[in-house]
Amino acid sequence: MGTDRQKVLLIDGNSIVNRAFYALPPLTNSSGVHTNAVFGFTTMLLKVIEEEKPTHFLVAFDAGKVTFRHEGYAEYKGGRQKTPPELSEQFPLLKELIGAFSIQQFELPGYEADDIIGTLARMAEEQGQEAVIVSGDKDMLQLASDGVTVLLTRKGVSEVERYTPEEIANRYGLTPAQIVDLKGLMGDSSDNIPGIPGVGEKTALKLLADYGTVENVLDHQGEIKGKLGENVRNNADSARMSKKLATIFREVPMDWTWDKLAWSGYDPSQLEAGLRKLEFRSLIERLDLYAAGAGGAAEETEAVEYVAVLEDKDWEALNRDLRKADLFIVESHGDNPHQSEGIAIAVATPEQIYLLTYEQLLSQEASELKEWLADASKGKTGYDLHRAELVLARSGIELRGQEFDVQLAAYLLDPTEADPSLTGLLQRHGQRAIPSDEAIYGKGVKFKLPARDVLFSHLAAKADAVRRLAGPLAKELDETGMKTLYYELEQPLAGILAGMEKQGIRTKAEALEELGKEFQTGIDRMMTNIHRLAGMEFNIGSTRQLGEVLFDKLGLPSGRKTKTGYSTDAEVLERLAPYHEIVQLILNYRTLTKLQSTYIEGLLKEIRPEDGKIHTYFRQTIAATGRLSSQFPNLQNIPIRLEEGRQIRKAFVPSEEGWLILAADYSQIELRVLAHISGDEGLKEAFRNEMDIHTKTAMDVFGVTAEQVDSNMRRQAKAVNFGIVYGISDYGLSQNLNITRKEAGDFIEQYLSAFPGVRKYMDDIKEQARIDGYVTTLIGRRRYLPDIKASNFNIRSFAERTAMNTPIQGTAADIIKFAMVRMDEALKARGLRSRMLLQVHDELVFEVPPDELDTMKELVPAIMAEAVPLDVPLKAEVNVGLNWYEAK
DNA sequence: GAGATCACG
DNA sequence: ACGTACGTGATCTCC
Repeated sequence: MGTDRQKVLLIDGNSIVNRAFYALPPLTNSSGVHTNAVFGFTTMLLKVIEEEKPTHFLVAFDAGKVTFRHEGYAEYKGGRQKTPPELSEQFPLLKELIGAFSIQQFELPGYEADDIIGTLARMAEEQGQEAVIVSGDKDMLQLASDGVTVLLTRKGVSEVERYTPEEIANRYGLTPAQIVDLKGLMGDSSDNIPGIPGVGEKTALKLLADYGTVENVLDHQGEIKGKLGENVRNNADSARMSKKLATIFREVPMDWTWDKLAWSGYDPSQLEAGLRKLEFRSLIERLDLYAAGAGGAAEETEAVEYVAVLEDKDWEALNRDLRKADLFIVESHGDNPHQSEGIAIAVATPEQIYLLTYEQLLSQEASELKEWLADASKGKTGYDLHRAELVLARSGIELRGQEFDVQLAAYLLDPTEADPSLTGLLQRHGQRAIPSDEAIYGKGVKFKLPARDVLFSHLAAKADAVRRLAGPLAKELDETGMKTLYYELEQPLAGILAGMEKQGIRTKAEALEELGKEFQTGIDRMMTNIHRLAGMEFNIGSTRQLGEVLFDKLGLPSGRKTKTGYSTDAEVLERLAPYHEIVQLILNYRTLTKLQSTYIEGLLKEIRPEDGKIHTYFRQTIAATGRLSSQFPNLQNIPIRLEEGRQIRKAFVPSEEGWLILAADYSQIELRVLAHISGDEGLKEAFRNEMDIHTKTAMDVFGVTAEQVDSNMRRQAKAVNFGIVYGISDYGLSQNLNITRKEAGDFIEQYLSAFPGVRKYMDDIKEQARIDGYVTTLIGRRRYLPDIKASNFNIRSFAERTAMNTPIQGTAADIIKFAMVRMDEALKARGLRSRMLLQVHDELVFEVPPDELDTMKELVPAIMAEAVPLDVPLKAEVNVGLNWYEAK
């Protein structure tokens, strides 16, 4: 090691701590002091120490408010929000923590951390040593060189990006020295550096590509055409000053020598004491694990005995015990189960836990274990069996006999519970804790597989935890009347969803690309026009910049405000449209960029090259009402309302030649459910007579005959119906219909008088929620509403609306889930080749061979209509086409 | 990570 | 007097 180059790690303290503060959720210690920024800072330190293995170390801070930069420009860093007390109270803790790491810290009045770091990095270079800078501030890139690498935090502080001069050249086409020219031209709003108005990153990069430096741009200012040239000429001084402000001063007078920066690592016991004081228990746990064999980390968790399958005799024991096995855990890494990697597997009998690496599972020797997994007669308990099925399937391993899933059971017992992890479940059910996954693996990019024995013992603890939870959870399902819901609906559905996801839906990349080209033409044209009408270039996607252009520059009447500034959402813009032609362009631009980024680019990324299909992941344990959600990508929000977006659906096609897409959707399922659970005679009668429900509502609300209902009355009645389903309020309805609150209140009163059963339901359900603390759907799915008794009006009102809405939305979710289970049975029983592909809350999408078309057109709506018998008929409408667009 | 916005039912 | 419609997920910007 002696001849190795030494390496100094230089940390921009203020920048990192700020990022950490905003990136992490609030976190306080037992005395109420915030610690989130310190926590983030600590995890960052641990990560860079491990990855960079520095020999020298320093954390630099800004000192005080005024620096030499203010001498030339008093407004420097003006307009900044002052540091919130939740952050400033963390600085003493932070400095103490850095001390616990035995790391030196330094600040110097009149200079910023950047300048200190720049000076020390220069020193490292002069000594022929290496420097690594960690910051959240792009300005630091100017310091990069052969010997100086800059790590910029990306998301929060958990990820860093490594910038060498090559990387900067790749990304921006600039040398490190040109970073200050970039800032000089584009400015930096966060430091209140003006730059040249109308010049953003794109324009600045273009100018630098042509002229290289700010000075050279200014020397050739005469050549620059148009509005841009005018801006350059009028703001030459501003550009020069901005460049100067952005330039890091590398000659800070300080008496540090290279040797004085030396760091020989932290003292584990001193660090542990520091972390304990901050109450960062999870970090202590992690440190103990990293310190391989440091011992004494067990705390309250108890080691669980297990057999690591290593030798022949272990395989023999495992295979012999398989007939008694009833529980397993597949450990995998990654959020998307269609991509996540298997890590290891635990298999357990009531007496013994066996541990194998995922690699071992894939080996020939595990053939009996794979048979066990695929054996439907071997009932299995686990945690997130749906995910396990997908992970195993990618390795060609089948899973059958799913009997009990503690995650799914826990979701039914309390669907709003935020932490569905095993660790969280144990805590809520009064069971002995186990270390969290995060403590074992780290989080995000810090993910790291621990040594095998650490991994195995963690997995053994998880398997043991699942076993300890399974009994009590099953009992609770029984006690709360959710046994049928679990065993007849949710558990079977999990496998059906996995099947749909594995099947996937064929998606034509060319169709999306073609459409994307059209969208891009529109986007380019609109962007040019918007910039022209605004008289400057700006980022239309930035609500802040857009607000400034619209309200400050163009002087349009500003409407609603958000926490961060002017609101510019579609509702606000639509009101502004008559004042300036730019507004409509912005609305159209928004529509197209949304389609382009989310649906064209987003979906293209999700098409798997192996089969040309998109495989979504339906999440069964997320929505508080019992609905499914769809992720990676979300296929439940593919555009339909506007024709331009609807075109996207043409890309979704059958996966077999000559087959067709069949889509069936429930007609007015939520209002039919309302008719059933409220028992309102008028509403029930309307559905029994197959009336148009919005027309019927209009008749009763406006007191007219069917013939007298015009389209406007029907539109308003439709909004009333939506309002009823959402848990009506006069304010909400008035917003939606753009009428006064009084008028909206009158509509609601009319409605409730016309449908007295609904009024009674709305009153009763709120009362029920107050008495029981929860509401239920038709088949007993629960949602707890603790806020129903809140003294705060807003919070309480929200809970009341939820009480009114959840039984309706939730029962509709129950119904379509039952239909899916019945549908799956019917397809199998009849030996049909048709496949169920998607569920979109009230719609099921299939791909169907032509010879089954007639059968399916009958079967699907029949099963959907009969899924759950109500006091009113349920109706499903079927459409067929060559793609999802045509199946309308 | 949070907030704003917008896509769906 | 209070000031929101119910339920999701993806993308982008900003600190």
